[in-house]
Amino acid sequence: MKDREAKKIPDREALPPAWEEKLRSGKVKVTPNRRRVLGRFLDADAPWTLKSLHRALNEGEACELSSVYRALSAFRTAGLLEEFRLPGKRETYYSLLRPSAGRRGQGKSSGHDHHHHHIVCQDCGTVSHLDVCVPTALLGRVEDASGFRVTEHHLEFKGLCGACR
Amino acid sequence: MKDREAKKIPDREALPPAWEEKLRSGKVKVTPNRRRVLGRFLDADAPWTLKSLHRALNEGEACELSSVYRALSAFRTAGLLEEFRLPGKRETYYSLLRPSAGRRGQGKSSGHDHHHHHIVCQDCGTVSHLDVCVPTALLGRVEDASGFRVTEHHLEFKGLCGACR
DNA sequence: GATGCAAATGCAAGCTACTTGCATCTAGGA
DNA sequence: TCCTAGATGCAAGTAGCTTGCATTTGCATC
Ligand SMILES: [Mn+2]
Ligand SMILES: [Mn+2]
Ligand SMILES: [Zn+2]
Ligand SMILES: [Zn+2]
Repeated sequence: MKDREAKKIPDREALPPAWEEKLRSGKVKVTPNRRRVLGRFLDADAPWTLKSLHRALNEGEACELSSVYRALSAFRTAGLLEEFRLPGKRETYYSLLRPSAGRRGQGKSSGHDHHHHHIVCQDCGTVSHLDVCVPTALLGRVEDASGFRVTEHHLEFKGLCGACR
Repeated sequence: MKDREAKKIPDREALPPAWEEKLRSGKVKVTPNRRRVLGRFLDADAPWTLKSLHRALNEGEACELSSVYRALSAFRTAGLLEEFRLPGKRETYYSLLRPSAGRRGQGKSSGHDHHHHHIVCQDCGTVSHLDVCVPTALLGRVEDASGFRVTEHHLEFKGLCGACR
């Protein structure tokens, strides 16, 4: 998809067709609000909170907090987002679940796909994405030790970023 | 101090000397409320939330929610507890940081020490403790990839327990 | 054993981060 | 174009802490 008219500006009024498709197949109607919400996740490859997203959106067009909230819930149900929480932080974070690294990045993919984890600076709060994941061997040990069938895991690191050391 | 009058009942009015010591050296005054709070962590080796702890305590003597809250904060500052949060749950969880496995368990140690992780049943909510931890090699990869110095991590698993499968 | 004060407690009020109800509007299939 | 399930704005409600303040208490000191 080396489409004509290369996108110079991340246009909030149009989403990559693959994502529109994902929304529709998840029974989620595509509206201007939702294009803006998803657009944010597509340009800024960072975790968002309800409030940070709302603030970011309202620097442009107005959009109600509760609508952002409902968009996030709908996207999560449709499997586009995952949520996580961090110790010491009150808010819920959301990050985009990218469709498992097609061999050719479309647009400004910043290098991680689908499931991944984060590290947060304990000083400045900067969040960085990590492509590392829990080794399969560890998952096996967890299942053996607990008798549970593991379906999901969440791993967060805390530390000092390059600037704050 | 192999004191006379061996403890037959886990008496909420007395704490193991090692723990009283930890409290005092952390500048935390030892009071009846705090003995009860810490006592709960000592008998039930499970994560507690502010509210679940408050409920459990008020089946015995009354104790204010805000006092439990402040006890938890003090204990955390003193390094006796760690807190964590789970995706999809609103409350903060606290679990005891046991002093790294002395060669002889005192009392009813249920088998894990200091830092560890948990798995939660997505059906019934049962929480199980895990002695597994993130491999050192993974920590190294995280530091290399992110440029952060890692100081802390949190790992939670979700799944189906033996009963719920 | 009495004293003094920093720290803990109870109680109430306040706050943040959602979460929901409802009347109105609209995306998108027929 | 029409119809209706679902989306939106607005406002009110709730959970889970969090803090202020007057009073009490642990405990170091005398
Ligand atoms: Mn990410
Ligand atoms: Mn535990
Ligand atoms: Zn930093
Ligand atoms: Zn279960």
